[in-house]
Amino acid sequence: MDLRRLRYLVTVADEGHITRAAERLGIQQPPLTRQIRALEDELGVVLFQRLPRGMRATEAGRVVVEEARRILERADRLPDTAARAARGEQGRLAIGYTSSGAFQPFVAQQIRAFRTASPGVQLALAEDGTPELVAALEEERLDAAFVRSGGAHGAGLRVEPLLEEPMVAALPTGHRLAAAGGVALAELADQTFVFYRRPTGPGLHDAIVAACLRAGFSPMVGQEAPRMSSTLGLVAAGLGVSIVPASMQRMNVEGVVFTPFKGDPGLAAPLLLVTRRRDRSPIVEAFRAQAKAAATD
Amino acid sequence: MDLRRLRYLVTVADEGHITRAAERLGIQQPPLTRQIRALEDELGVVLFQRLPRGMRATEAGRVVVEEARRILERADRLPDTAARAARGEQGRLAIGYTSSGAFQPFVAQQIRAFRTASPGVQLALAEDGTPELVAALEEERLDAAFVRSGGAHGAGLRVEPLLEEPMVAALPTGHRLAAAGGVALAELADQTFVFYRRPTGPGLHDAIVAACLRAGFSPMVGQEAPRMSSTLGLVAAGLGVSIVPASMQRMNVEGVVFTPFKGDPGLAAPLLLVTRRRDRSPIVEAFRAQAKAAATD
DNA sequence: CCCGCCCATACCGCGAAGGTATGAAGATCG
DNA sequence: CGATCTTCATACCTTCGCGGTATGGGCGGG
Repeated sequence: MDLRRLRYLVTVADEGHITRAAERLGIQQPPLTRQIRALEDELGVVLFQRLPRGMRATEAGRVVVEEARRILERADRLPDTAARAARGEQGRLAIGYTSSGAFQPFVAQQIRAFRTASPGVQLALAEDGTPELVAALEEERLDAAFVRSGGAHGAGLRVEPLLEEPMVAALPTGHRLAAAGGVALAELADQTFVFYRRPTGPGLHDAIVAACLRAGFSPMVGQEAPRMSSTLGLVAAGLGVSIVPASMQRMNVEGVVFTPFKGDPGLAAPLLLVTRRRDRSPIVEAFRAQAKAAATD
Repeated sequence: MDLRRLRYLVTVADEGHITRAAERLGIQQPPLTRQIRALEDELGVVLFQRLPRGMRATEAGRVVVEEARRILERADRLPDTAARAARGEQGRLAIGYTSSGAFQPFVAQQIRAFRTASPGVQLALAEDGTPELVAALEEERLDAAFVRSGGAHGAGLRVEPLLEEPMVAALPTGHRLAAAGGVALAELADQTFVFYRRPTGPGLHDAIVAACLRAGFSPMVGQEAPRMSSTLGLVAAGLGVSIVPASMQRMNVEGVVFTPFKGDPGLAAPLLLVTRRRDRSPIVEAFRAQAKAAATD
């Protein structure tokens, strides 16, 4: 099968004459005759009735011509399709985020903004833990991920801080320290802590422990939860207190109150964007550029 | 644009290696390298990243590969599409019928049967007068037509009788002759007749007049209607009586009763199938064969 | 009945695609 | 750290197929 032959076919069908079609195609009549015959042989079907005064497409011929038109149209659009894809206007982008990222308004905002800016790009979203996201990026199941801590990763990944948000204390409703306008980190020294599982490598968990040590105490860790969102459930159940990024306040968990810190606890939750360093995809580039621009506003 | 190159493209994308792709394609590696480069030049877009250990499709490359797959799939199906079209399993068939044909159960039955037998064929239906149908056939706006009389037509058309059905008298309700189990043609001698317009050439109209003459009278023609269905409206209004094919009884017009003829009035309404003699379309052939087979049952 | 139109066939030349040989660049391993 | 291997790129040659020219054949029109 050859596109040239299909092009010849539709021209002959349009003109109804091999001679005139050849003229329009800028070739001579005999080669065109042979190409049409070759096509008929290849398909095993008679496409034209040879009349003494021209050519008439048979019923099968008409069907094939219509199909050929559709194929040619797509093929002719291919350079344009390619150019649009190269400009990042179409394709696929797989974005991951941690459960804590899912509550960050910035994350949802970036995804929504990208969807409207590049409607030709198909988005795939995934929520998972930081180690899983990093692994997915390395295996190219994801193209970009929002995480809260770098995690352990090879040199193939690029980690860029987007923004930092303050952290707040999460206390059970009616807790002694919940009443005032705020709480100092040192006041939590005698509290049992509930934490999300320490991800592989340095993360929020370590930053909190470090801040506590600077405040003069070593936190008592009671329970651990697999993800930040379930941590709040344990707090609500009264198993202890926790420290979470301010954006987690958006999650209204019955039985949990959030309290800002008085003074500077030396604690901030970063939001990081992770991509593959080698990835030259214009779509990923566009997404990175958009997110970094929005973060510096 | 060349389908061969698209085929090479998707193979390279699938394998991730030019060398292995060349092996699978049964060619050597250098020509394949050149073809891929040529395709990139033609599209003006880099489709693959050259890694020291193989080729990786860029984002644009992935988009182009997917589009190429779609194009190739259609092109590869073309021989099968052509074969199916040649067997008359797909295409288009335009069928016309006269207003009287619209009430013939045989006509609707054939159209329905063909639609289920050849679901790939798109049907176009048209109701019109015999002369218009004949003209449409000659100008190839129609492929087949059901008519009641041959009409005037060139030698290019083939007219085949399918079946003959008896004719019945159509009388206003409460008419003197409507009571008995039947009426003899001669009994209508003193009645005023309502007829549909005489089509160009010999038709039902002439057959009826001839039968009346054989029965010993010349019918008095009062009003004429443009189509057979409107004739019945005039009968209902009491403007006269008419003679119509038996299948017209299916049209329940308020104020009209139908009565069979006693004895043999020498009247029968033929149903004819008209096609183009030169038409070699397998679809039309299939339809003709089906209709003729059904008619001889 | 001859002429003209249009499709089919025969033969030739050229260009593009494939093959062979070889180079260059980077990963792998001792 | 250097030898080797892997893989893509380049150079040159060969071949096949497409298009061109010349010509035949069939059917309709004057």
